[in-house]
Amino acid sequence: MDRIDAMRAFVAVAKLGSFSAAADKLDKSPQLISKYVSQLETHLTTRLLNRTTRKVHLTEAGERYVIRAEQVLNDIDEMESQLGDMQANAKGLLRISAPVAFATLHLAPLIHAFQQQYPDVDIDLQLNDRKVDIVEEGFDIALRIGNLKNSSLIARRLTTIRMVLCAAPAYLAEFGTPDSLEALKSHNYLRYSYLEADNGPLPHQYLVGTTHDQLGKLSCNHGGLLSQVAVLGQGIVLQPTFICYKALQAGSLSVILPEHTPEPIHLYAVYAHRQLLASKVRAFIDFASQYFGETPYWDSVLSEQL
Amino acid sequence: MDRIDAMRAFVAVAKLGSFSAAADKLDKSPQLISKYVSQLETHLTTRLLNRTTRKVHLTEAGERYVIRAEQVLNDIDEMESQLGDMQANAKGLLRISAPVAFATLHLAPLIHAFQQQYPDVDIDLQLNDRKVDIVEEGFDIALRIGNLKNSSLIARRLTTIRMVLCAAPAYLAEFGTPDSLEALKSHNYLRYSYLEADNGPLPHQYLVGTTHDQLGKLSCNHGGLLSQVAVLGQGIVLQPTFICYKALQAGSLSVILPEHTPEPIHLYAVYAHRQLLASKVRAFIDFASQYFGETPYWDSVLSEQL
DNA sequence: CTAACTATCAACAAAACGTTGATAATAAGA
DNA sequence: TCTTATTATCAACGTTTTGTTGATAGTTAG
Repeated sequence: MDRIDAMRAFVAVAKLGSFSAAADKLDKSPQLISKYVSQLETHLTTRLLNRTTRKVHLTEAGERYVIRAEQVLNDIDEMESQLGDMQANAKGLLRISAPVAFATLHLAPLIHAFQQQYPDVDIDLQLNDRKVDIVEEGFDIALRIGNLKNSSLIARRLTTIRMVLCAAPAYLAEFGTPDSLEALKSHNYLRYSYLEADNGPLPHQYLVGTTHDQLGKLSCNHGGLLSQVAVLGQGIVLQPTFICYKALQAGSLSVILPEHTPEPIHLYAVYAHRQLLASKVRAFIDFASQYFGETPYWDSVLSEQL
Repeated sequence: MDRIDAMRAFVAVAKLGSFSAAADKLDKSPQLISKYVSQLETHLTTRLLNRTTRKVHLTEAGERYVIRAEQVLNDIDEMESQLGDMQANAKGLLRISAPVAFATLHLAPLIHAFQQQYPDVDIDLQLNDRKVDIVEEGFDIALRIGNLKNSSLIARRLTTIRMVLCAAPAYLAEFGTPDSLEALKSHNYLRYSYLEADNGPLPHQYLVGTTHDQLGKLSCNHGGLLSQVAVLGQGIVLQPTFICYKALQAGSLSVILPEHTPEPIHLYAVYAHRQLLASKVRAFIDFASQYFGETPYWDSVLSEQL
């Protein structure tokens, strides 16, 4: 027996004064209503209704019970409809984790556009380059770049991230433009320190540990700063285009060995489950997945170079 | 699915932070708890918990839901325990209907004794000689004398009611003591008007309509008054002993034709149902059924005369 | 006094329930 | 690092419960 249904049945009978009328109202057979009320009475070990075949009257116990029961049912209905609203109209707090570099460069417009379309969704955006545990730390969504280790999480691809090897024209003029992967070994590598030595894209493998006698060796965990140093002519940098696209467009950096450009990787929105997604989460993911497109704006001008 | 059980399961998981712990607490298998919560989520079409295999965290929706749900569950528990108390300890208002004559003569001590034993039971006693519809008019118990027409009601026998034919010794001295039913036809009958002509006990059938030249004819719907008139020597009266026992004991009335005393009838407590009886009702009926005994006090002195 | 309506019972097919065993993922300990 | 223990959940299955249908007794209205 579903006790809530039973209570609903009893309350209907009490208010309408008839099993049949209650059955009509609740779209059940009178027999079922009768059974429900009987079971409720058995459960409570208390008679709630005095019935003739023709009329129904509340017991003293029944009279007390209806009042409370109706209150409880109202509470439940209200509770559920409120939950339904929350589901239908995206609102509430959306907690997002994102990588620092990408977020500072390209996330602001997306967030702004999203919140204009969904003004009831508040956002708490945490920038982090470590791999957060979205369930443990209570995030609804984490944005991640790269190859995802397979887990129980669901990932939605948002756009393509292209890595390019590049250097300042002045640098290339002085030290020569490498024409093969092997040729890289005599060049100065401005290393992004989060890329490990033994994996990462192919050019990185060739460049790791190489240096040039005439130039200082630099590694840094901030791609933007490395790009700036590269523009100044200190070496070759391997960077996603979303970081160095302005320098490329301006000509202050040139792409090297475009034929060895690593396989593109992707930006993902990662979330914890596929079913029963809060609509604020679904809304954001849907919004984000069509915001950048397959070729994002920072790559559109460069496409012929890649 | 019992939604209340499901809510209970979810609240337990939310509070304990673990399905297994909740399962232990509720004495169910973890699988079942998992199923309950899933079903609840499906019903609400809302994710309530983010689960890792190791940890459980509340969704925003879940967080809102626990608070309300716990409130609702408390309400239900309180409501039911209150009803349980009412069931265990007899209390509340007991509505009783009783015949006027019997009640005025013999009910006061019973009521008083009952309410001393059950001080939490209030009583609304309605005296009526018409046949009340106990369900329709909201009575818990009706006291009735006589043969009950079979209905859906339950009757408990409380005591025996004896009818006697009697007259004042002075009357008998003047007009003769009848020695057969036939002999009654020349006597004056003080008729209780609720007894119909074509049924009722045998002596009544012989007496109906008979009268005596020298005496006025009287019918009345109040047995006590008829008895008083009989004591004054105006005729023969057919009365239950509970009305005329004092006159009989005092010798101011004498029993006539004791061999034709009608079959004893009974006093019943009538109520509407046998199962799930409110304890105030059960208590009263149990109390009343052993109060008078098979031979009530008004008959005990007369027993050798009957 | 019939006719219509009521609540409830009984029986049965269909659906749901709760159990058991298995699996994937994670955390803690060696 | 590898093993072990624990977690949530899935899948399958026998049992219980559910809701339906048809039948019955009591009651009211015309």
